[in-house]
Amino acid sequence: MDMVADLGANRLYRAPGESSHQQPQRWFNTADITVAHQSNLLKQLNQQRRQELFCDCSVLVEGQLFRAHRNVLFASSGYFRMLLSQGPDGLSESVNATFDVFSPETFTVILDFIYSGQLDLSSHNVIEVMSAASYLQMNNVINYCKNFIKSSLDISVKDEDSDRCLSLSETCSFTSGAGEETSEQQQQQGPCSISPPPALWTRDNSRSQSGFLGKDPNQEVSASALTNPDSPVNELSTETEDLQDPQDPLYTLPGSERRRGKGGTKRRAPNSTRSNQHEDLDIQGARTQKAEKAEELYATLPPIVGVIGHFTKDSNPIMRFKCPFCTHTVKRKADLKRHLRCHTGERPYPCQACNKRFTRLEHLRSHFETIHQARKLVCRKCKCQVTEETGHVVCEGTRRYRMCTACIQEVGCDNIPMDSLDGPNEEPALLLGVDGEEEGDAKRSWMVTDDDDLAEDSGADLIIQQVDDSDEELQ
DNA sequence: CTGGGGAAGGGGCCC
DNA sequence: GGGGCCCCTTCCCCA
Repeated sequence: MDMVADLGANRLYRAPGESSHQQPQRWFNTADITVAHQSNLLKQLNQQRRQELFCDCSVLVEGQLFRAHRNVLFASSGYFRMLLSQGPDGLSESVNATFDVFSPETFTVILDFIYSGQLDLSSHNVIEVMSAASYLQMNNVINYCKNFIKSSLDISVKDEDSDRCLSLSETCSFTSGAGEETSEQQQQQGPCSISPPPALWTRDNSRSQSGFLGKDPNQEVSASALTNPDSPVNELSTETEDLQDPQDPLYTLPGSERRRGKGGTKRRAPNSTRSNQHEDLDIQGARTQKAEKAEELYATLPPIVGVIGHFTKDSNPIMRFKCPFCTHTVKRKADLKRHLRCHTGERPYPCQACNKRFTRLEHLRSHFETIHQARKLVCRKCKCQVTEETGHVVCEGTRRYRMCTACIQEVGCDNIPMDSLDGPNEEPALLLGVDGEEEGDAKRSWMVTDDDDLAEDSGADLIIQQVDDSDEELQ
């Protein structure tokens, strides 16, 4: 045999009929052969699907019937893999699947991708395609969607002024190898490493908006959620952090890359230079655009996908709501809305004292009481319990904490830089310049007060203000 | 290097 | 649906 099908290696083989001692007349590059063969095979399968030849699987999406090949679906989707391998019908009979959790238009995009490697994404459908891909456990599609979003954000921020960007409103299509990649490929690919090369993007403004928009968020579903722990989707729970800019104070990195604590908050030098001001403007501009993009994401977010988590003893299904960005499900829509903030980076609750932002009001309140109001009745130095009478409040910048009388005497008031004590009647937020706490810090790094109830006497009340980022940053 | 503590973030669930 | 509480985990700082 002169030719060996070694599809994985890029090798040269003689054409059939040529002996080894003959001068080769033609050489074949197997990489080219492989690509051509795969392309041809895919075209054939796609033709068969369109002609409904050998289709042994019916997929009903909101009443619209799609015919496909079971083996192709099996190879492309973790969901179908599980469905087809666990189905009661076995492998000999045709299989039906019904979906109401995404639209026929969305499934068309998915199915076209499966059979052609072309993923038609637009700003209108990317979220719902990603949601559907998450449901169908198609890791590669999820990655493409995330990169589409990421690229759109990056391009828009960088190039908006020069109008060279590919607008989000335009439709793009990714070209990819068909089918699901291996896990190894996916790891190599990673959400950051497969930014779609712009050259591969083709504009197609003809595609209409599709999908979830306008659908009933409380719609029932007929397909149960698959909670396969081995599902590749489960590996993606934190990957949407790609949507966030690590340099952006508005955004935090979910999971392990979160910035927390004192060391995590970037502090500006007291003397802000002109270049710093320029940087501030740049950061604010980027922050504004990020916030706008988050708003855009919210605007295009599909109604929450309901899935059936499990059944009660009475065999009543318990509906859960699935996050379109990860595999997390919650019982209540409100909880999902709260959860979504960890993906969008939205932090609507700024601390008036230190400008730090929080995703939840209770976190802001807790932060404010702990950091700025010295509500903890514990001596910071010796950790002993103090009362409001014995616990003197020490102010360090906008930070306030309590020390017991003994520790105050031990340290000595002389060693604590005393301020003019006109501060207690000012609330921390008022001590600050617009740029943050450092101005206040420089002026009054330490203060000791005998206020027993700082909240009342100092006026350090928590002012809850929900800030519209875009408006705030433009000021 | 390690363990403890503080602060922050997130989920579940009750009101 | 929002607010709030409780609990747990994670991260960072510091001794």
